[in-house]
Amino acid sequence: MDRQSLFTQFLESRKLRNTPERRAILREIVAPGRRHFSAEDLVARFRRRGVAVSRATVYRTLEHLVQGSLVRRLSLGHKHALFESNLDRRDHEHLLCLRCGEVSEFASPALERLLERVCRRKRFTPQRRSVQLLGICGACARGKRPAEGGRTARQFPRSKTTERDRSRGGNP
Amino acid sequence: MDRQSLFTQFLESRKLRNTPERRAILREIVAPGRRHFSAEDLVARFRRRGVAVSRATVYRTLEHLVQGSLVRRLSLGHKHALFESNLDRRDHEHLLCLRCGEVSEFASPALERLLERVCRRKRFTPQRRSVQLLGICGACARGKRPAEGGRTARQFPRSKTTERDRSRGGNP
DNA sequence: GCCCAATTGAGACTGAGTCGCAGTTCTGTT
DNA sequence: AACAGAACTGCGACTCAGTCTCAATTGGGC
Repeated sequence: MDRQSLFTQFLESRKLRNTPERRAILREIVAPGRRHFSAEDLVARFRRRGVAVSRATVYRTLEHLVQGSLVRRLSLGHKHALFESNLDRRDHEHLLCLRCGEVSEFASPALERLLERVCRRKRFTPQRRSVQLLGICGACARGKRPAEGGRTARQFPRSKTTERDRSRGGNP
Repeated sequence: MDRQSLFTQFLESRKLRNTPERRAILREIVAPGRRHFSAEDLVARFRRRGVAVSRATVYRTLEHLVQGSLVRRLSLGHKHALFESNLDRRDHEHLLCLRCGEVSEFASPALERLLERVCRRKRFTPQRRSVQLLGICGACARGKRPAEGGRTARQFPRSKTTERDRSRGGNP
């Protein structure tokens, strides 16, 4: 099924109306070359092009799409949320470069199985998962990239606190 | 090494001063029975007890501690950040119940190895990782828990969008 | 004890995200 | 086609975590 009809079906199934604003938002979301975007990105893009879709509507529609899992909400780092289309996508996780801000992806069936096993053992019913690695991407490590103010934190110099110092976990 | 001296050493190594405010914050952080807390939790707690530590100082100190990996910053769901002490802790990941908000933990060496392999393959140098599962905990599933307004999103009724509907990934 | 860089608190500010509401547009009646 | 009611939109006010500025204070090396 193509995106259009998936979208239409989704709206119908929820008794949501197929308005021009919502269509404009869908169009933006599936536009090529914008894998990960923030709500404000969309707002700004509409504003810039004089398209009449208000902030409130952007947020409300994204929320709908997330609930219907047509869109995923990512929380990489600790600034605003990012979104990505989940239409015609398979499960995947994210790598975020702390230097250049690039987000790349990987998929791992082994990881899925492993996490499923954990859930079963803990009697936990998973609905969504969020797996991301934060670090330095290959290009940056080789000095091939101009460090353009990553999306999230600057890099953290490590304390010399002995034992706990090997490149350790630590959430974003 | 005990927490106190770890803390002291950390401050010295960064040329940070050992002030009463910072000591008070450390004391709160390692106090028993507060595994996961927000910055505002701390602020409120100090305020309530008439302890003179300002918002700004709480935020600034937490940032230092995170940088020194004495504290981990978690971003579960899409509200404010949570923190947890990383003193005397081993690597672990989080399960967040969307109904009652409870956060539980699990550790998995297999997961670590798997993610290391991914990084090697992608030439990515990991610094931190963030792995969490969002769903319904055992107690809630069995109706043993009063659903006290979870920390993050409400539950999402799924659309009937066929194929994409099995309890799928989708980040928070 | 002196000195000054590091630190603090108060409060203004920022920016993402939410909400209430009045006006608009659909959709399904009759 | 007129009506009613529900869904929707935009505006702007609001919230709330987190940041910043700046003047006053203080830890700690001398």
